[in-house]
Amino acid sequence: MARPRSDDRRSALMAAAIRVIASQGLGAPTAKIAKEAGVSNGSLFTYFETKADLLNHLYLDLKTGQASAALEGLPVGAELRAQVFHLWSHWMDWAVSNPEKRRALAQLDVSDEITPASRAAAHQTMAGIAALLERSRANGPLRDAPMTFVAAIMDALAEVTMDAIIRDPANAEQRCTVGFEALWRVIA
Amino acid sequence: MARPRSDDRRSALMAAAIRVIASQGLGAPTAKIAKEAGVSNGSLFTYFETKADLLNHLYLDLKTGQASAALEGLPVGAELRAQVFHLWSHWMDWAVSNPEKRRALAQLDVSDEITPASRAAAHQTMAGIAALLERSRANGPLRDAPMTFVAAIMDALAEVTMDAIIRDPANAEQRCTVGFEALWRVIA
Amino acid sequence: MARPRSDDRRSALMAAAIRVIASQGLGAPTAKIAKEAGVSNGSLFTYFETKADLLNHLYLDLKTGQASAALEGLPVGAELRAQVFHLWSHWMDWAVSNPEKRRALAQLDVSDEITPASRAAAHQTMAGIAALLERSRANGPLRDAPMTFVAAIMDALAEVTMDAIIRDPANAEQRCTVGFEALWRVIA
Amino acid sequence: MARPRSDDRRSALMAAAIRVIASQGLGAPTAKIAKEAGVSNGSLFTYFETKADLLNHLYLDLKTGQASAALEGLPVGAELRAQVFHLWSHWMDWAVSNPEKRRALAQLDVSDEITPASRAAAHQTMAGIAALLERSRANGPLRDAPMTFVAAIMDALAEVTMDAIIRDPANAEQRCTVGFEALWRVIA
DNA sequence: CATGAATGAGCGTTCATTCAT
DNA sequence: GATGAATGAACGCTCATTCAT
Repeated sequence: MARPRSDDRRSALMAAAIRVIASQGLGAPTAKIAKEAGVSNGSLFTYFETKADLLNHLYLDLKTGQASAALEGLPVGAELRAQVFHLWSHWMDWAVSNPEKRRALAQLDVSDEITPASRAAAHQTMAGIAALLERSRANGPLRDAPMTFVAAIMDALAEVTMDAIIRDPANAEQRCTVGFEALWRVIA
Repeated sequence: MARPRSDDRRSALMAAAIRVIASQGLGAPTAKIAKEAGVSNGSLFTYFETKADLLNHLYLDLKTGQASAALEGLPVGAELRAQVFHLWSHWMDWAVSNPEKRRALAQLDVSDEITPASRAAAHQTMAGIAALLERSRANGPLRDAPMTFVAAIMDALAEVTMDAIIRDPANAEQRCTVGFEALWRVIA
Repeated sequence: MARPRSDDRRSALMAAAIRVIASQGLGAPTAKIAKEAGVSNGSLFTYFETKADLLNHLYLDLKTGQASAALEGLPVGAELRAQVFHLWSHWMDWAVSNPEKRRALAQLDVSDEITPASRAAAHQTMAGIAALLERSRANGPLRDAPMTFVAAIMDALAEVTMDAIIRDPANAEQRCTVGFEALWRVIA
Repeated sequence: MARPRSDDRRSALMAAAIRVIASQGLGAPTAKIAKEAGVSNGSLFTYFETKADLLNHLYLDLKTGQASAALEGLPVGAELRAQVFHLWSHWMDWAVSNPEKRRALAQLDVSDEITPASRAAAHQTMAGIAALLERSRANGPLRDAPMTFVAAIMDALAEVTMDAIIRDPANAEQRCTVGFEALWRVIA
């Protein structure tokens, strides 16, 4: 009894945070986020203990969303290369369809408000991707490099490709392919 | 030909900013930077109109320094691959020898205080590198991609390799090579 | 060089704090104190690190002022009883002339923002009074009680007498005497 | 004759308030008091209109409890001095046995949330004590002083004695006697 | 009536920038 | 210029009180 804590409100706050952070950066006032969510400033703190807490939840949420978008509909039976390409292109799609999420995530990624625990948790949600990557590089030139390094390379190439696609959406498909082929040349 | 005193102060401020930003992030108070530089807080504003102005100058300075470190002693007569490897390994050296500069630059790179003009100017200082890159990719798989894309890929791979080297300095040389070979596979 | 930190401003802040605290209690906003002092809210914090710091300084200042008012013009050569009476009546005068200081001090005395160090320092400034008291009780019924106890009794009787005087200022002199005699009966 | 549930809650809230105020001061959040009482924060306001209201009720309750503890088992037939001593020592016992109540009361006593009406009502509950005091001072040195003054003196000496006892419980009995004798010297 | 989420004014403190010295 | 005190808007967070459930 009593008005229950509403998942809607919580989501509204996170969605608002994405929008506000995308446009103003991490310095955005909590009050602005609350207002954007149509909620009083005090209310934000019934859903998130502190601003840092909100940021960490947001980070994890975005990372998770990104990973699951990438893996959605993965053709598990298919050839390895095809699977990775599926993942890659879904990743690109996510970026194109969610420019604000991507911008917010970029800021969060370099923030020192994000705790090691959050980073570790985010890492977990990428396990599926990592596994695919592991198999892909197993006989390639990076077979002896640490996985962290390999994963970072994929990430970096993906980001660069996304930027290229966003800069010139008309050639999205082509850029996506070119980026993927670069990746494949590096790891496989 | 001793520098006029004011140039000293300006440099002291920029050097202090690097240290302070590396350790506290871009949110670091101007007063702290001034103090670290041994200068009064008000004085900072006779050398830089605003905090953003300081940040932009710093950004450009660091980018320029990075580029010229990479190009220093370039064996102009040598084979292309050797030249690019020279550049690459000098770049890695710079990163290892200037961890604070690198950390500060990483923050500046994602800040929205940095104006497009600054980014464009920074781009200019990379012209030498870009030229080499242009020749390297001329007959490679990225021969039709926009140079921005190619340059961004190099940048991204370089950053990832630096991280790997810093994480495990004992294998610096090997990582440097592995990173370079990945680059070469992508572009050449 | 530069506008020097002004003792006037510092005093203005403390005086304002006395007035505001006397009327609103310790919960009074620092902004109100600053305004009352004719100073910007930020300025308060160039003179006092925190609100608690201001409170502690104020406490010590008031205690010291009270003690020195009590001891001013002490007839050192006179009989002990006369000396204590001098002290007592000057103490009463101080209370009557400085009702706001007294009210503020009463609040500060029970606040847990006041550090043990401040309390100890305040204690020091009372040394002169304590010495007189020590001699007064030397052969009296409290000769074996701890000084803390004796001092507390004097304090308590003084406060009660002040209240009585303030409640009925017309009979100030009489009350002062009655209170003093009560004290003397207790300790001497 | 079980109390209706609501009386229990009310008492629980007051008891919780004593504990919380004793340890955190009057600034303690109402939510904390409610939680300590095992009640929802909103419920507090069905039992007390405002926080100030709770504080005033608490004040009166504690004062009343204190007075009745002092008067409990008063040997009405005995000599006056014996009766006052009885009262005095029961008062000391109350303080020693109820340190939290005493601490809370000390805070309430100096708070300006307590209304004159509450103070007057508290005064009423002390009527029994006042009567005894009146008879005690009838022929003593304070015979012409206002009762308020006399009562305040007793109160002050009692508080000081309680502090002494609490500071050094081993000598409780002795301190109690010494304090009482001081009182008797003052009034009788 | 109990509950606890919602509200929003209010607080102490920080900090980029200005300006008196 | 150089200095550092002055300024005041802004921020994250708290909490008494209200109100939907």
